[in-house]
Amino acid sequence: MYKKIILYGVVLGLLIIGLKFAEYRFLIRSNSFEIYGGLIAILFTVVGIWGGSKYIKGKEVTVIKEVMVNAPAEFAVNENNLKHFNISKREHDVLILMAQGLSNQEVADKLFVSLNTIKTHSSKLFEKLNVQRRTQAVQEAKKLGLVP
Amino acid sequence: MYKKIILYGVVLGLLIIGLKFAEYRFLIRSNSFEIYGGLIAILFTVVGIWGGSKYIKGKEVTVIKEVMVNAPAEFAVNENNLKHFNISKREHDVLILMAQGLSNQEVADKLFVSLNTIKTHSSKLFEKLNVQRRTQAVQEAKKLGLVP
DNA sequence: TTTCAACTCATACTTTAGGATGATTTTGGT
DNA sequence: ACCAAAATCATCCTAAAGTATGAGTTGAAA
Repeated sequence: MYKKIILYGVVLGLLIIGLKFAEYRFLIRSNSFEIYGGLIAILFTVVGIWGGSKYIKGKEVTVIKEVMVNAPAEFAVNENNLKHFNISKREHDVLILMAQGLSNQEVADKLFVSLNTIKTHSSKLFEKLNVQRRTQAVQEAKKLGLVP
Repeated sequence: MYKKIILYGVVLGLLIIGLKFAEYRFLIRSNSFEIYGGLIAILFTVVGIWGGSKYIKGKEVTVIKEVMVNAPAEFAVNENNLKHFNISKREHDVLILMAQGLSNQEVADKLFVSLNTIKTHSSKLFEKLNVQRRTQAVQEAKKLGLVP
């Protein structure tokens, strides 16, 4: 870590020396500020991107590790899993009805909202449960104890 | 996207105006190059980090998450119900894959037949099980012990 | 008060599912 | 060998489902 800081400083110093040297040799003095300013801006934008990119963490890849438990005789929603998968109350409502085999339209009617709303909810559910289809969502939901 | 680019440009423009303004008001001209150079360097390092972080993805970070799932009970096909509902062997194959959340196309691929064939099978299944949708069919099939 | 997530709904579009119908080919049993 | 059921596939069409995007509302937390 210290090495990097020192290296950084040294590089900057050399750079300034280089610029100063160039100033007296190659460039028209009257325009130097604009030119140097621009160069420095570009240079340090790149430096920033380069330096910053090392400390930026990428997308988190969540690996779900399943732990088998015995399903209880009577059903109780697994609140933990609801939280784990960040499923909202309304999404859960939709999930329950979906698991009963209802179509989106039927779910919409039961919940007194529009078909579009249900589509939105179910799309988000599929994302959160990491599935593509409602049949898979229902499967997953049952396994996770989110629905009876 | 365009908004961001425009915003970026506007901010840079204002910045340059600000620096020029400051140049004639507050700072000693003789030292201006070093001061401005340093300021610009710092500023654009930050800009680089900030701007770059939005478009540069870091190494993926793997997060392991444990979730509790219901252990599947051991399963045996209820042959009686298969006969009762007059479900053929092939239809049963389709039903099983359907219950695993596969799409018709995926079922077709697994069974090495065409999509149309699967559609025919599933249509007949829905008739025989007296349901309208595949989600209902899966529900019913599980209840009847036709699939795990 | 600002901010933010959840909820709602819309439009426009693509993809699957499902229904109706008819045709050909296997295949198991008499 | 023959028949009936099962299995295969096609075409045409409609209905649901699903994706993507934007946007207005609201309630609760900072």
